[in-house]
Amino acid sequence: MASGNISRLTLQRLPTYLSYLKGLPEDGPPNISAAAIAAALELGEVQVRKDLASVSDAGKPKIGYLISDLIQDLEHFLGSGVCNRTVLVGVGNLGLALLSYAGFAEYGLHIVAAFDVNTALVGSTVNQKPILPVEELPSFCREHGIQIGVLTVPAAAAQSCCSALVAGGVRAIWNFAPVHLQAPPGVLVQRENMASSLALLSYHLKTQSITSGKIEMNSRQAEKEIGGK
Amino acid sequence: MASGNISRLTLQRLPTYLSYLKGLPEDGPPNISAAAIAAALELGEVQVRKDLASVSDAGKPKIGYLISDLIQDLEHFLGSGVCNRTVLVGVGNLGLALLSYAGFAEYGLHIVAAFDVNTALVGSTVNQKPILPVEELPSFCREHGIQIGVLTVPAAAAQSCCSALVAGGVRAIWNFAPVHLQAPPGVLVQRENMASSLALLSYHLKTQSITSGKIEMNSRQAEKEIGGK
DNA sequence: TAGATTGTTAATCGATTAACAATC
DNA sequence: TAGATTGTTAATCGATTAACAATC
Repeated sequence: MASGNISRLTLQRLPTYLSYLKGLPEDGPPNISAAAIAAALELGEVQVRKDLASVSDAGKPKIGYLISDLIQDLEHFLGSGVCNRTVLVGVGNLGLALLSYAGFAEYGLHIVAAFDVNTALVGSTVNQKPILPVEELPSFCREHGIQIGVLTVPAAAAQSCCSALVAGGVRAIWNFAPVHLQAPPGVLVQRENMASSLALLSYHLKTQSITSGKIEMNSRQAEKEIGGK
Repeated sequence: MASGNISRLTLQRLPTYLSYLKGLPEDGPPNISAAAIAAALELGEVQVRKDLASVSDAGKPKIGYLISDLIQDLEHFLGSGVCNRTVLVGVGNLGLALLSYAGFAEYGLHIVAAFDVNTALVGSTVNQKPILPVEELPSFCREHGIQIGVLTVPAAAAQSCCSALVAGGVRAIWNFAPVHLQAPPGVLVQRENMASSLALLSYHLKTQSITSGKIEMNSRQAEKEIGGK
């Protein structure tokens, strides 16, 4: 369990390992090899070993990984049981969807309140979470020690809401609005960039339809098509 | 406008440039420099020039980029005006939110129908889009030449829905379910991995609180903290 | 022309993969 | 012990950045 320096991309893969392992049948074998994990997740097997070695020592030569230990180590590293107090800003369709989603608690995200400019919404609750006026955002964050802010507001409102969160002492922001946000050093803004994802899908369709018009693409080309896997 | 080989990461940044440029004031100067764009989006300015050069020749030494030309070139490359016929599978909270979101059309994503297993939902419409039984998914895709499938189903249902889309000839899948999906070569599965994003946020909070317990992190450290920007 | 700004070629950096050593 | 599988060190690959050449 070295855990010294972990790369950003490794960190992003860890939850995938964890959820894959948790989905394994209860009555299956207690061990699993890096090769098996790699095949299931379509990753390189050396990469799997390296990723896992950075947070766990559950791997034993000839045996593989003891699944239960590996799950425990991944959960420990990813902060299972940690409670990150969270607010959500912007109770539109997407905000409502995220407010209603129960699965975030597993990852330590506990939404304690939502905020909106719409006075018609203020005062009601969604999924037992109160909707408060956005003016109270900084003071609420300060008073409740809020650690994460989720932004599901329109692009035009995002920067000011981000600043309000920062003013309230929030140091981690999950931004679903389609804009780049400025925040001081020490505050992490993680952007969920839907447009980027769509660009990849759309480019894939465009380039593949051109290619397949001439000759069907083989699997080698398909993999290498855009920067490789 | 070289457009020969474009890297995956460049492709992902292009929509950000486009939306930033479109948000610029109408009555502002007609030109902008790479340095100005880089500062606004917190990117390297060489990176901005390289990215833009791969899809546009709107840059002129001493002048910068003619904004209107640059927008046109970006739109053209990203396939503005293209209509990718899309279905959405899984009309839960998230599915509803995405169905109701009008902004996707700008990126060529046109949802023509939604599918669900819940017979109570089947027959109704959301945002003028009919909800159909999931059994009809492959035939509907085949008959309507569906190009993109959006998966907002629970993890347990995702692989079979993915296979149904593939059976219907869909070659681009946007997966919001928290599982890795298997698809044949030539079919792109783009996963929107919320758990990965949460892992980054949560790790940031964990490591920063440890550090700041001893000594406040400076901005240099903050940037380098996890694999650099 | 001189200066500012773009585009490109070479160097660096980070992540992945291949080769190998360690070990149960 | 021999063999399978892990972990690590070195090589490769891709993306970013620095240095420079081109040009309006």
